[in-house]
Amino acid sequence: MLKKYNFRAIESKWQQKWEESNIFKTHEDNAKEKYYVLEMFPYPSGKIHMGHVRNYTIGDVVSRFKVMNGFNVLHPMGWDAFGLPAENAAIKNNVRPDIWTWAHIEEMRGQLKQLGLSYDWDREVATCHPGYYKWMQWIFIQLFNKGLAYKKENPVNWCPSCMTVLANEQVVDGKCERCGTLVGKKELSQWYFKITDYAERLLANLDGLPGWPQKVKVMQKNWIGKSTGADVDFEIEGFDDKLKIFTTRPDTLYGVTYMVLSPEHPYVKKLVQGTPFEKETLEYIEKVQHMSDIERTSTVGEKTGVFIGRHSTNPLNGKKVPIFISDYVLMDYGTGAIMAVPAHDQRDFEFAKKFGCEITPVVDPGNPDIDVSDLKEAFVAEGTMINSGIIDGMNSNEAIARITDYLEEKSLGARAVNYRLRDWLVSRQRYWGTPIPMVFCDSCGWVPEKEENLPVLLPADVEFTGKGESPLATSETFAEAACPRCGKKAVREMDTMDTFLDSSWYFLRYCDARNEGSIFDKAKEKYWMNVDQYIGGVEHAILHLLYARFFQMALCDLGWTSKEEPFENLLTQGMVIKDGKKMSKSIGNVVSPEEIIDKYGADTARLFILFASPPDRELDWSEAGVEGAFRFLNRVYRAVFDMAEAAAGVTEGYRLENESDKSLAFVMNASIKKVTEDAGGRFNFNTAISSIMEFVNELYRYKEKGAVNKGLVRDALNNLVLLLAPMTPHICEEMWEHLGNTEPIYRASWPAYDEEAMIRDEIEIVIQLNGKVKEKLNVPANLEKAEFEREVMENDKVKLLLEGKAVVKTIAVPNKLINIVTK
RNA sequence: GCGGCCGUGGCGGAAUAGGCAGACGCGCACGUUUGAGGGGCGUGUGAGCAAUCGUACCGGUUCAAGUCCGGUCGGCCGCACCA
Repeated sequence: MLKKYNFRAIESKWQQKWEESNIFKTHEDNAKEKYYVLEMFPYPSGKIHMGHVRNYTIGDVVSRFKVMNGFNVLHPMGWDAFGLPAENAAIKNNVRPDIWTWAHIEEMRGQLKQLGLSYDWDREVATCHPGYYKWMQWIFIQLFNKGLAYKKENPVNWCPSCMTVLANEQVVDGKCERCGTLVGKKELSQWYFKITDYAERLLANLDGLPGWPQKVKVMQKNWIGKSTGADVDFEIEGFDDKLKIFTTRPDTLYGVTYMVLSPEHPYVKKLVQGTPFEKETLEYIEKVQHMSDIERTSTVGEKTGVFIGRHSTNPLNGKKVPIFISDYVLMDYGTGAIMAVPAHDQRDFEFAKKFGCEITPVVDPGNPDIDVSDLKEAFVAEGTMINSGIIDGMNSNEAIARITDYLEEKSLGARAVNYRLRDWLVSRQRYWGTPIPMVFCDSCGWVPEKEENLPVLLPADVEFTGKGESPLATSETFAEAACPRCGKKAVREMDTMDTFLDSSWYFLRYCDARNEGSIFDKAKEKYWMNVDQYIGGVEHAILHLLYARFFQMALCDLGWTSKEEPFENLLTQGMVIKDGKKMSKSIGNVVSPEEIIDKYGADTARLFILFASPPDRELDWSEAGVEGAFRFLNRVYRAVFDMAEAAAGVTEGYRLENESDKSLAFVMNASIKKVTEDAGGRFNFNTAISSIMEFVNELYRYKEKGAVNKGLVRDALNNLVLLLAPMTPHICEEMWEHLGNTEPIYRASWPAYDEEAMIRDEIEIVIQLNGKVKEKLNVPANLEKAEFEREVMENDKVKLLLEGKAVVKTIAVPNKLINIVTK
């Protein structure tokens, strides 16, 4: 060990040693308790950014900490390698997507290794590798066979720039999530997964995930969007079929003054055919169809629609009400039709005001400030039923059940539940993704490819024009197939899978990443799963985590996974920002990890990231803070270098000889305790580090006093290095070696703390007078409450404080404070 | 609009179960070491001359409130015509 901290030499030395000894390799070991720590795998863009550094540093500390605590840790890494950028590069620069991607993976793997991350690289997966996507295709087929994958003609979200279909989730503010282009609609035949079949379980299981942030659970809950209510059948005058609507407010049924169908509702065209209303209705439908979602939603508050010349009958009171169509009623939610109660629904209220519909109040707010006969806005809260026949006078919440019972009795309706969650559109008109392993046969329809023929490989003979159809269609050979069922000539599916599918099960594949005969060995899955700690950005709170939960659940139903939910604990790390803003090229405030590592080393970068902020909060990048972290590592290094000699060769134990010894032993043990709790439990590495800093400060004080209890110094130095090891592994390996240890610190045991050393003879306590701090006092530690109180009350300082005052009562908290209430 | 999170020194942040507000670090100031610079080591650092006052603001509960309750203001995030 050199006198000066040479991070470059140290970091490359130890990275090389780790690599040579393959120290991070893991295998199943039933004798040990397992721990699976997983960080969200990156898209191989080619360069890591600070978000990656933070994510993977946190995961690495957890992993190393668990290893030192005796766990058999699985800590893998891989690549979410399919996706658009590779294909765009192919179009723009004429590079093959596979070559582009593999080169980027190579580059990024090197950068991750420079950070000293403890991954078992033998388990590395890349979703674009045939050995991986073979099993992706296998899963697709399992889901298809179970009836969870189906093809449907539908108007879909279409990004004219990416030339592909997008899932609802990938349309943000009516724009393409990736390129920001306005998304339009297109009629296409697409593959869907029936995630709606799992809506209830995906929702119900959230309660069983105490290790997830409340925020994420709420976001998922809202996304699934469960609504309970009733379906009600309305008759349409002069039309045979009944009109079914869904409502969450059956109590307001007497207040219905008109009906609204979605413009896409299948009844609409039949209802206006040959009537004077046909022309205007069709024109409206036409107009709505050509609107993108952004245009449709930007008109919030200003309702549009047309009366279609028909009337419907209220099943409860026989009242005839007009039927409209309007784009505020969505075809893909509920039944695509609603009963309108303008008095008690704000959207209906706005529509009624604009179109001059009747507004009949049926719920009395019981508030003199609200005039129900002249509402200024819809009254949506609970109240007392009025104008409502059999439920008059009843509380509106109670009336919901009463009316629903009545509807069911009379066969006019039934209880119903609806979810906002839609089925998942999984096909993409793209090349760089997993080919959908389906074959279309004129006689047999859609048939899955035979398992022994998997993987269906991506063809190499394709053209990237960036226009129109899927590039797979330009391959001469790809489309040709024999029907897996009847053997006749058939055609392959040309679309590929949404890349969200690839990332919905990678955590399972890590359990047995090189298995060629099966998706994974069930015993291995059983040993490693669940993921004990999942760490990643909150931007994946909804989509990725919901899809992954769905996959896990479906595979569980198929008998493949041992548990329904994959992630036991979830940590959503905060963003790395600079000067209060998100790092971005356009603002020009991006800090590159490469530069920081080059200037200060990986250990400093890791330490600063861990120290600057707790992991789930935003982290404001500060160059001065990085320098502080670097300075601290130098200080530690110096302390170890300067004091190691004094402690060298000492094997026997030691006794605490004086106050300096006691003080150092106290701080050392308190620090071990603090770091153990903070790093192991709540992942607050910032406070763990601050306590190590206090430990180091105490060590310098000890040195300054010239104290040399060799055994104590030896323990202090070793413990200091052990405590820091998960966070700054390179420098710690170096110091550990210098202290005469022969085994790598990676495999060393986490230090235990000695409660005895933390017992103090005297403790400083606080004297409060009426809750205000007045005096501090040293008293013997660990007194019984009565004794403690007597000790304090008999003290001269306290007596002086209380002179001339009448004590009403005293509250004594031993070892902490005493509060004296006086008059 | 609905839902969630959060407001603490000049700055990042601490206070984990209601019990000394401001740990630790940054910055700043001073001392010391050094030929100088840098670096190291050390001391001080919420406001106020003080009594005291201080955790966005107003009120409440309590012996005791940054922490619990009600309200106001401000910020961030998610969803958003979901019947």
